[in-house]
Amino acid sequence: MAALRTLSVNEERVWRSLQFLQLRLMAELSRRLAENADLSYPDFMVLIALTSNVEGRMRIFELANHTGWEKSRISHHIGRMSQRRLVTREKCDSDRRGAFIVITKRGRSELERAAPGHFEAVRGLFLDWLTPAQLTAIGEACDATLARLAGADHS
Amino acid sequence: MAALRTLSVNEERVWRSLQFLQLRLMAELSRRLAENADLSYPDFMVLIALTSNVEGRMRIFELANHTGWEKSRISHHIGRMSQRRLVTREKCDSDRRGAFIVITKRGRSELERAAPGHFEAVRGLFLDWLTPAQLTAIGEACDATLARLAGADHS
DNA sequence: TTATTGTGGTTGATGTTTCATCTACTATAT
DNA sequence: ATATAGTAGATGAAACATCAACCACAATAA
Repeated sequence: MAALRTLSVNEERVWRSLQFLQLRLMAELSRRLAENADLSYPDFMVLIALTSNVEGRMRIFELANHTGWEKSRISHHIGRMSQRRLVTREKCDSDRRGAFIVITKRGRSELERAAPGHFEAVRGLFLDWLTPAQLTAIGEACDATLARLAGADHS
Repeated sequence: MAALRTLSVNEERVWRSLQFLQLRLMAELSRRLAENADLSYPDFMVLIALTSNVEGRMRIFELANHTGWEKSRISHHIGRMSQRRLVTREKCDSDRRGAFIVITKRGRSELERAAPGHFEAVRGLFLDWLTPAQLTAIGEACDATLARLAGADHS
C-alpha cells in the first residue's frame, strides 16, 4: 500500500513509451526479416557483424563486442546457426582456446536477401520520421547513458 | 559482397546506440531488481501492472494491454509466478471464460522491497540526466513511431 | 432455438537467453 | 620450472518467449 509511482507523470510516460517502442519495433522488424528470409533478428545481427569485416570471420569475443551480447549467448546462438549452415566454426591457430566463426555461402545469401528490406524498414518505420533534432537528442541521450553505465564500477 | 550498409553513418550510429541502450540499461535494471528482491524484470512488470489498480487484481487481457505482451506470454509467466506464490488465479463471475490474477501478500512485499530502488535506478541511470528537451524529443519520437506501427494495416 | 463467429485464456512444443560452472589454454609472478 | 591467476569459449539446466493449436464460453444472427 506504499506509494509506488516514484516517477513524475511525464517521466513515466516517456519511460513507458520507450519500452513499448522496443517491444513493437523489434517485433515488426523481426516479422519482416522472417518474411523476407529465413532469419531471426539475432541471426541477422550475427551475420551483419560477421560481414563487417571483409573475410566474414570473427572470434567469439569480437562478435560479443559487436552485438553487445554475452559470450555464452553468442556460443549457443552460433551453435544453432551452424546447424542451419549459416556459419561454421574454425580453429584458431594463434590462440588454441579460441574459435573463429565464419559466414557460409548460404549465410551470405540469406543475409543479402534480408538486408535491403531490413534497413529500409528501420528507416521507413523509425529513422525517416525523426526530425534532425530528435535524432540528435536520441543519439546523445543514449550515448551519455551508455558511457555512464560503462563507467560506473557496478558496486 | 553487396553493399550492405544502407543507413547513413549518423543514422547507423544512433540506431546502434539505441539498441545498446536497451541491452545495457535493461541488464542493469534487472541486475538491481534481483539484488534487492527475488524478482526478474518481467515479474516486476506484472506486479506493477497489478497494483496499478487498487484491488491488485486484473484480467489477463488487461495485463496484456498494460505490459504490451501477448496473452500466451502472460499466461505462461503467471503460471511461473503463481508457483512462487507471487500471484494467484481467481475465477471471474461476469465472464466464465475469464480469469483474474491477484497479487498476493508475498507479491506485494517483494514489490515494495524492489520498487523504490528500481525507480530510483531508472531516474539515476537514465531519466535524471536528460535535458527537458531530450526527454520531450524521445517521448515524441517514440509515440509517433508507435502510432504509426499501430495504425499501419500490417499488409 | 440453433448455427456461426469471435473472444479469453490455456497448453505443449519449440526456440531463445541467462546463470553458474567447467575445461583448456595463456599470461604473469616467483 | 612451477604456481597462480586470468581469459576464451562450451555446456547443461532453468527461466523466458513464441507459435500454433485448442477448449470453453459469449455474442450475433438465422
